[in-house]
Amino acid sequence: MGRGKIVIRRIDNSTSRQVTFSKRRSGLVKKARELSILCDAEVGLIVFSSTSKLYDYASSSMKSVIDRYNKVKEDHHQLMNPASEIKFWQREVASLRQQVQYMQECHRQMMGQELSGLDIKELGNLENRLERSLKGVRMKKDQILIDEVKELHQKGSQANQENVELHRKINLMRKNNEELQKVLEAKGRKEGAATSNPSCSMSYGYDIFAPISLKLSQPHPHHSEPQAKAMKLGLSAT
Amino acid sequence: MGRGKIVIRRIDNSTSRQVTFSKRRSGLVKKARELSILCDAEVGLIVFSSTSKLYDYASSSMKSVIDRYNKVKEDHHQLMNPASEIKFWQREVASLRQQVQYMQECHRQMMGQELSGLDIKELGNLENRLERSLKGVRMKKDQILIDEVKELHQKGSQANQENVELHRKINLMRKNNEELQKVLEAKGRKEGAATSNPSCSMSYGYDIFAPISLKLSQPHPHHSEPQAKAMKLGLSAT
DNA sequence: ATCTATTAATAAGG
DNA sequence: TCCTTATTAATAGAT
Repeated sequence: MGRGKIVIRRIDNSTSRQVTFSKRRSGLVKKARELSILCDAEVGLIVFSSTSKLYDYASSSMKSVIDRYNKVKEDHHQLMNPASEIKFWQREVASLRQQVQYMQECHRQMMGQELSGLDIKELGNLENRLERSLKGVRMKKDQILIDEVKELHQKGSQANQENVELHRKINLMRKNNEELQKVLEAKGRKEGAATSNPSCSMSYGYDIFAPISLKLSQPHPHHSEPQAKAMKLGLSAT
Repeated sequence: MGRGKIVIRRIDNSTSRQVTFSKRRSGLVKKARELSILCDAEVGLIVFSSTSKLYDYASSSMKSVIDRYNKVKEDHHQLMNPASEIKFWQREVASLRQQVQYMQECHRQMMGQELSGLDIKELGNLENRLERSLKGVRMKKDQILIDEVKELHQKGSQANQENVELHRKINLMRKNNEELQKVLEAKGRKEGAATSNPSCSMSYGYDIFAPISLKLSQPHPHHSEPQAKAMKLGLSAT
């Protein structure tokens, strides 16, 4: 329908393409409108140009057309239509908001704020709940401290045991050393005092006869403050 | 473009209308397709027949076209498209659910449950908060009781005052009565003892000389229990 | 934009 | 729905 026949394929010339787009787009919209009027149909047309510009036509309104379209599609696929899905999530939100509000009120009351609107009975209940909570919290706290003390005791006794073991070993070594020295001295006396013989015991670099201080490894390197507290408390483990 | 020119208005003849619908619809779809191919455009076409049958064409996919359409409209008019509106409400729900979960955890901790996962420092904080709460609750409770006692004292003294007033009136009436009786007796002695004269004082129906018991009106007819408690507490109102 | 030769769409009818 | 065809409408290409 023009000066020449054309094949339906992308128009390479950008200007021609734009011109054709403009003409055919308006023709399409015109035909869409005619269809809707002539045949009592609801028509929606959406066109994006290659430059992403939007053109649309709807015999009623695009929202109506799209909603109707989605409704039909949804009926086919047992899917919720967006409107009712939105409603669903809105109800969910309303319900959660109510819950949050209630919880906030409850929380504030537990925090001892906004106590107006409560009668003595309710305040008594709250007091009891808080007392029970406090009791629970203190029990838990004590339990943690007790456990920690227990652990410390365990580590302490373990370290002590190690210490005893080490002492024993050191004593053995000392005796061994003494005997070796005696042997050496005897040998030296036999071979004469030509070569100097520094005592092997000196090579240790520290006094093995000094009392060994008990050093417990820290049970938890992190958050040392509670540890400190635990050390000060005279709680007996078990 | 047919055997005759037509005016664009609803075709009354149902059969003609359906025939025209069919022809023009396919023509419209053809032109829509041509436009999309020739001009590299994204085209979506939705048509509902007068009998509500859906016909559609989309150069890509209808979802893509509608989403793109909604995106543009939303950007232009700050209006949400159904899909993103659903997403919005879903995000809202997710956020609220998270809040609820956090609050539930917090609440359970305040209730002294699920205390595992808290270290001593945190437990100490919780303990302090609960103590403060408890203090607040108790203060509020005491305040209510104090206020109630105050009110009761007020009502009591008011009743007492009324009582005194009533006593005074009764005394006055008694004196009045006695005087009347005296007058009557004098009159009787003068006129002779022919007619019987029952004492007017008897018509009262109760002994006006008996001590009057103090009866305070109940300050609050509802929830009498706190009242009972309040009465037992020896709190002085200011 | 406007023109217009030409093709495409389609109304009416079967 | 399809075919036919007269006729109108759309539009390609040029201006």
